[in-house]
Amino acid sequence: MKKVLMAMSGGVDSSVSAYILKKQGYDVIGATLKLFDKEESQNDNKTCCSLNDIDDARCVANKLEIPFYVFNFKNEFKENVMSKFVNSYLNGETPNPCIDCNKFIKFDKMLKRCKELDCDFIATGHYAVIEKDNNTNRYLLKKAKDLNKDQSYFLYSLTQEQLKNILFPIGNLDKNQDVRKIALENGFINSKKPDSQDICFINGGNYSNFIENYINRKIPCGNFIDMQGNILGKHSGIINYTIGQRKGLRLSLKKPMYVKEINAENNNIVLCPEESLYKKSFTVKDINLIPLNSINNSLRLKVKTRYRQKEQSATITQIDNNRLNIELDVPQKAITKGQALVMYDGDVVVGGGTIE
RNA sequence: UGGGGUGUAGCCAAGCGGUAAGGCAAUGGACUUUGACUCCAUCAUUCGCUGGUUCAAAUCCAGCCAUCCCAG
Repeated sequence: MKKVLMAMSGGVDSSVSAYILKKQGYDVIGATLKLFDKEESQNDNKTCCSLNDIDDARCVANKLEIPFYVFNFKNEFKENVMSKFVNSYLNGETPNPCIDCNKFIKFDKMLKRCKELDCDFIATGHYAVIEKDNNTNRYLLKKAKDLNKDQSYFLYSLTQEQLKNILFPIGNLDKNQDVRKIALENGFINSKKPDSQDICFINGGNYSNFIENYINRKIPCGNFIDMQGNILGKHSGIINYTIGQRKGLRLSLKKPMYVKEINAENNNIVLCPEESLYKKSFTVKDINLIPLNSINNSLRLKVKTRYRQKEQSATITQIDNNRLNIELDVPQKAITKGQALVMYDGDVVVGGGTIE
């Protein structure tokens, strides 16, 4: 019997995943990753590491009669996810910590733990599909069947080595039609728990407090300027803004203004009207390609520059081992440093990288 | 203390006798593993103040106040 280490956050998705694996005849071990301390977070149901969540996961594991562990990955999480998150903001970028968490924690540290426990696979409750391509003998990462919940965007960094050992049990299920239903039918404690959103380690969604506490100093205010360099007003610190942001600038001008550039060196934020926000070409770094090793000439693919963005046609060329050039057919708004670019060929995730 | 202009929501601003446009900002909500974008909703019983004319005034008249420009 194949052994699976199932990552259980305490939410519905991973609980149902565990149930499905068990039903499919796997020998399932449940585990919650302890990534940071959040014992006190009451009334916050959007987390994954509070005691409540661990209890929920344990409760479901008991019900399924599978062993349950809590793995302590606090140090690894801090080093690979939190500190990168903070540094990225301090550099005027907008990070996507979920991608780092997948890359460095769930599918790296936990995968190692899985080997140590003699498991054949690790599984998570992500909405995405892994398939083996028998022609090329490579594993493919594909979009979830429930396109509305598709999380393939966050998984573009997975390598062949990782994909080989991963199961996504609910990748072909619909969240509301199937997953919630299974949870209800089985009386899982979390069957009605809301979908998680926001960044898990930030309480109440307050980024700036988190960052200021983390580095233990205040982020200085600075100037909003226009594209000509005229001062338009004061901003409350560069970490409070992202490219393309309109709301919360507290500036009343003739037209709505958007954040065009965040300059960490001189602490200025450049604002512009909507029409100046578009960009046609840019580069990405730290790339990963899944169905191929490298791009020889150029590829015509669909890309997303933010989660939930509509896919856009683009021409991709490889610059070197680590970088790609992206040429969009139609200029797009708010291409943001630090965010992930993910490329698709139909349902197949071709790969991605970090926008620079 | 002579002349002229201006005073409408947090900001800008239309209205010039018939019962307060619009934009920006803000707020609430939807969406969301990005405090983004987007969408939807809300946002002056009142027009610097006080009187007057009128069936009716932000709109006309008078006085006052505030502010800006020019001239002393």
